[in-house]
Amino acid sequence: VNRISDVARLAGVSPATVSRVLNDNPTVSRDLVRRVQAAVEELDYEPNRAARNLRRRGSSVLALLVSDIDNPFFTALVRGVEEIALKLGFSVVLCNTDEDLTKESRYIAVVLAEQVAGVIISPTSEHQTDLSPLLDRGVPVVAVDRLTAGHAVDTVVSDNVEGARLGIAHLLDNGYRRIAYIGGRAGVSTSRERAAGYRLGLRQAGIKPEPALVISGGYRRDGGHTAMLRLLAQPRPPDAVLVANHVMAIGALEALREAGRRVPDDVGLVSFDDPPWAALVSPPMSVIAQHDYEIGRHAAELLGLRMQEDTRPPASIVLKPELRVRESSRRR
Amino acid sequence: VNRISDVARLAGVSPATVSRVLNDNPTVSRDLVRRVQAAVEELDYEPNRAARNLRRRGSSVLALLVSDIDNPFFTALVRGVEEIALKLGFSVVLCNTDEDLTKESRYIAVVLAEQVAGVIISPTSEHQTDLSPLLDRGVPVVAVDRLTAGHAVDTVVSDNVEGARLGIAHLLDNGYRRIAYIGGRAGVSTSRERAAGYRLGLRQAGIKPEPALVISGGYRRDGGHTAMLRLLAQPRPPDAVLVANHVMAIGALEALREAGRRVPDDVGLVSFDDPPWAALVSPPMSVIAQHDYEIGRHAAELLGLRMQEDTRPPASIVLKPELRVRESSRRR
DNA sequence: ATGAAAGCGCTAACAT
DNA sequence: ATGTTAGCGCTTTCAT
Repeated sequence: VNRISDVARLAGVSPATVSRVLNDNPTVSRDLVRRVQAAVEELDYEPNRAARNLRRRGSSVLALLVSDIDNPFFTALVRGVEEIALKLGFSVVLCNTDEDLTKESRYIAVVLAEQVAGVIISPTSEHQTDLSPLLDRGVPVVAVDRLTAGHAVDTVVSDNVEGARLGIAHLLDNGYRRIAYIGGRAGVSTSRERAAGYRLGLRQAGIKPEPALVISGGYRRDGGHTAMLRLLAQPRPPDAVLVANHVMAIGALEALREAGRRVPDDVGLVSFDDPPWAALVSPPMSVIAQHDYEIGRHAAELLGLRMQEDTRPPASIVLKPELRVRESSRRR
Repeated sequence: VNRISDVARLAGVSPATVSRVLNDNPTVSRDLVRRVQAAVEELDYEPNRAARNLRRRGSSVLALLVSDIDNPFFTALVRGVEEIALKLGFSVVLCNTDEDLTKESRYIAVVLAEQVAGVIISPTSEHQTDLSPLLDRGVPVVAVDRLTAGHAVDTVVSDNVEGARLGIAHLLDNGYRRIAYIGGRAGVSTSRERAAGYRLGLRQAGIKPEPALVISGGYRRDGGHTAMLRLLAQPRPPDAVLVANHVMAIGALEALREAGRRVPDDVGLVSFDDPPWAALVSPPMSVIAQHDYEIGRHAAELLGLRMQEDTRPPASIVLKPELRVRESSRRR
């Protein structure tokens, strides 16, 4: 493997000059630039990042810590981040925290030690996720999809209250009256906010929310399945349900099918997220779609801005979700 | 930020001793080990990876280059890799090559420069993907899901020929006769092999494969959509179709719906992959499931073995896929 | 505009 | 068993 000194020797210059050329330092004469570039080409030279990172105390890699790699919402977000990051000259590495605080803190330590240039994270927990190792060392951080309490960081999220409210209003419009809510993991802001929007939507229609109709599915498929089953087993089961993400919606739909309840006639359903197959399930699923790709783009842009100017006040971008009505919520 | 010398001073030892403790070198006395550990704790010391990597010429990070982050097949594979890698003491970073040779070679350069300990990759192209930058520098590489020509690397793949043959035999059993194949990207081994299995299945039943019934969908959703539409527009349209991955199956199903063809009565369908929603679409989709999670586990294990002993002959693990019959392929 | 030299923080060879 | 020392490959003063 060639080193910078090999390039320097071949080009007949000092290592310092090679370094300058490599880093677009304008003080090098046109002639030497050419000679160095030729030598780099010739030797197929690639700078050693470890050495560069050690010297510069930083890399050109962004870390993206997502809480569920299986969720198309997050993978779309990844693409948004990538698009902008690559333009800004960064590579993106992905770490799957898997809704697990331990894994999350492990990855935070890893990316810190790897000296990534910045971190975009969907925190596993609103209150327990600890970003301070990052923030204390001045690593730029942007929170996406979910809020994190007690840390003043840039954030890009959906308006979850409004999203849920929209879903409830729509269900109400279609004649459903006993509407349940299958929530996500406790301690995650999206779950809390969507629950708030659920209650708001009901109250706006003069309906008193019933605690028995609110149940958690932990953002997991079998959680959604169990939750739906328990809902149906109640003395006065709901005639509709709002589901906090599409992974649980799969479980809920399975439960409904097993229980022999027909959607949308017996039970109406609206879920958050708009996965590719939403229109293909039977019946086509009505959803509250979030601007996943855009969230990723905004996050990368905010990160870029913060890297340039770390004193700017934390920005908070909130995107409006969008109701997409299909069949699962329409009574005939 | 603390350095190793800070820890050394606090513990009253030399930096070398701290380094030994940190790296579980057994030659340190029990007493000093304790003092060093206390100092590390006290200072919340975390070694600088760039410095360590520079010195050691290597890191403890594995890179996983996947060709489509949106595909649940790959995300399940990621989890398998993670499980084993974490046990072996490695962190896993993910890079999304997005079926794009340029992105792929860029990421190869990046992970090389970052001196990752090993690479697991689903190559974007059987013949064009160039692993030699990695192999030339002795970086252990394992190919997953897809083969790569001209490089002697460990591989973990499904038996795609057998998978496709299974699907065709099943379709034939159910009375379908004109069976089409929607293939993936040209130049990808899975696509080629599945096509071979398709032809094999037909020939075994004494049916001559018709080139007009084989069409590529590029492994993309709209590719599957267009391909299905073109198939249906033929003078003698197929009565069944084998789709090479589930992403295209979504598109194909959409096309079928738009064209007013009923599945499975008018057209039977079997797709590769078994995404979470396969049983929920209408009709529930028959699939050829691959052992995604297992493929990931095996890949990480092979990588671990190769890191220990780089002269071992390249292993090639082939997993049998599994036919899961649901409704989309059963004529009533 | 260019080069010489120092040093980032760690580990491994060598010395004791 | 522990410490001393050199050096990984790069960037960046500082001097010219």
